[in-house]
Amino acid sequence: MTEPVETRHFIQQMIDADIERGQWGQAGDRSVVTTRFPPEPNGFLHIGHAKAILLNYGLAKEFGGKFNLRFDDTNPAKEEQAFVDSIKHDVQWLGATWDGEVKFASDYFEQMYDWACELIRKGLAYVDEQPVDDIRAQRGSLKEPGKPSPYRDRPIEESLDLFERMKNGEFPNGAMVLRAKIDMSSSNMNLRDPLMYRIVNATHHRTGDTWHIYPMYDWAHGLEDSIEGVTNSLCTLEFEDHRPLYDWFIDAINKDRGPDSPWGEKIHHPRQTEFSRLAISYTNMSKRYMKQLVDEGHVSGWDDPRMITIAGFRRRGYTPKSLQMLAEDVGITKFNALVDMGRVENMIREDLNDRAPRRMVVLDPIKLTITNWGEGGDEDRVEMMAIPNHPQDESYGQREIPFGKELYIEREDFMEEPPKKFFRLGPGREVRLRAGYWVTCTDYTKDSDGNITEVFCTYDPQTKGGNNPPADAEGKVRKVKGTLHWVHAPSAVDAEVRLFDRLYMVERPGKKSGDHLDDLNPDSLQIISGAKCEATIAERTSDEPDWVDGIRRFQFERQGYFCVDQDSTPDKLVFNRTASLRDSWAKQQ
RNA sequence: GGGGGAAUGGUGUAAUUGGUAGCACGAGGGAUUCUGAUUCCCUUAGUUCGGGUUCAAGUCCCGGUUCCCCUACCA
Repeated sequence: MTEPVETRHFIQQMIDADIERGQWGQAGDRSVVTTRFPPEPNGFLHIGHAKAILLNYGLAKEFGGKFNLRFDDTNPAKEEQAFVDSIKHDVQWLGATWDGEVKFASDYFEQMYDWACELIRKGLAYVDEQPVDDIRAQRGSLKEPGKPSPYRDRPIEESLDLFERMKNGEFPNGAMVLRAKIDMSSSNMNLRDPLMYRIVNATHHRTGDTWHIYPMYDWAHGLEDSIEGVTNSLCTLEFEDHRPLYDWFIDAINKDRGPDSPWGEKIHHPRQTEFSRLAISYTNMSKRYMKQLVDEGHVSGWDDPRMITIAGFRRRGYTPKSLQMLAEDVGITKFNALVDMGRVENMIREDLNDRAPRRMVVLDPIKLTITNWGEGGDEDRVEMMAIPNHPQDESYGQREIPFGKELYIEREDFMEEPPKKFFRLGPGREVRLRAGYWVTCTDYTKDSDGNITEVFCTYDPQTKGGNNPPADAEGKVRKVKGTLHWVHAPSAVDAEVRLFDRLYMVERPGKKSGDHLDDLNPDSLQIISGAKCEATIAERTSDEPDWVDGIRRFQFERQGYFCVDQDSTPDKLVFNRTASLRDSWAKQQ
């Protein structure tokens, strides 16, 4: 067999080449690599952001460089401190640690203002006093060139004066803007004299009322990167058209700069590279869609376990590791891929299968009574049964659970008239109760609606612990096809269990229907109030791992992976189903 | 009637930069199993199309097709 070779994606290869060539300094020095995650603090992070965070953090870590968390807080009208806090929390939870202090674009407003003045002085920017609509009309269209503003060639001193007064708050919103003087006939719309500053008379969450002008994204972003010494400014595909502008602004500042220049030395010029954003079937990454789901009450909030926000995944029980695995799995390319939601589910199954301690919980209980238990004596007898906490990992140890006359089993594990391939309980059939005894169904009762109310069985005392009975006279050992989970009724603890399904019924919500709300899955949430748990689950036990986020997670045997919800209290346990187990029986049906 | 990107099994990705198209997931089959889980084994199926260069093309050249993005005082 061939050795597994480490393959490097196109961004890694590009950085390798840059390092080798000495693009950022001394050739071979890997530690210069600096990346950043630049969220706008105007909402919650989603799984798509996780890909970007992990890419940037991963690169910095791999090369021994730096990773910055920088808030792009250039629009006071939309941004809030609360989002800053939630974003920091999410980034940390994902396992990405940023270098030094958290950074803010607003820390650089003064520097950006100075550079803007420099561009005006160099004749590369001007104040435009036209109303929005006029500017828009003059921009032209995709196929027609734009027309220059009448203010385009106004004297430098005039622009300088107006710009300063814009800054000082002398004008109302929309009165005028600062524009770069580039090319009104460019086939790239971004180059048709883009706006650099607009007037926004609003209170900023960090700078308060200091500023009355705020920089636009294209002007600000590259400068922020430059100031921080970012080498690789990574962003998504839709910014490819912006790269010429990103470069133009830095080049404009560097124009006529150099040793002995009155403007000063040249500033650092980062490299912008674009990769495709993450898209997942049966979801939508649109912030607008997500906000609508929350605002209109289709979900309980931004952290609803059905949401694809990082907070939603966390509450659902996903681990940081599972999201890291996903990011690794989908890779980095420029191809607009659609990742199957099934892959996301497989990642958390893979992680939790390795790590989650097992428990027995009956979600939809029916009573099972063992009629020959305590025959001729003690019907209340309880036997303690040892059961492994993890079948593949002995280090998890084992626990003892009670077994007695009255138990609960899963409603779907009994059928009155079972088909041949049904390996579970039915009249006259024998099954193993996991780590308990083998039982044979002798009778059952129904209510007037035909629902099974109770199942009666006899047990075989020779199968204690769930072990096979001894061989008969001919040396043959009796066999059972099915093993059921169960809970001892008298000691069972009640719990609420929330089962989640996909939020949307179609691969691309809103694509065909036109409205994503029409594609919502009406059965995406099912709340079970009377689940029966083995008593060991009520409080944390020593076999439970130390999850980095402190959230308790389990596999409920034969059911799936579950975590303790934040709504859970000692008096009322609440579990969320993170993912079901794969179920080849259900698939057969 | 403009500009910028991208196309490899069902899905997501590799291919030492011109030299055996590989990996993972899924799907199908089998083995093991005190979870119809896990684990293990086998099978399945691919270079967007048409030309060209070459001993040799996923890779280079020419032409076509399809998909995504771009006309916010948002980022």
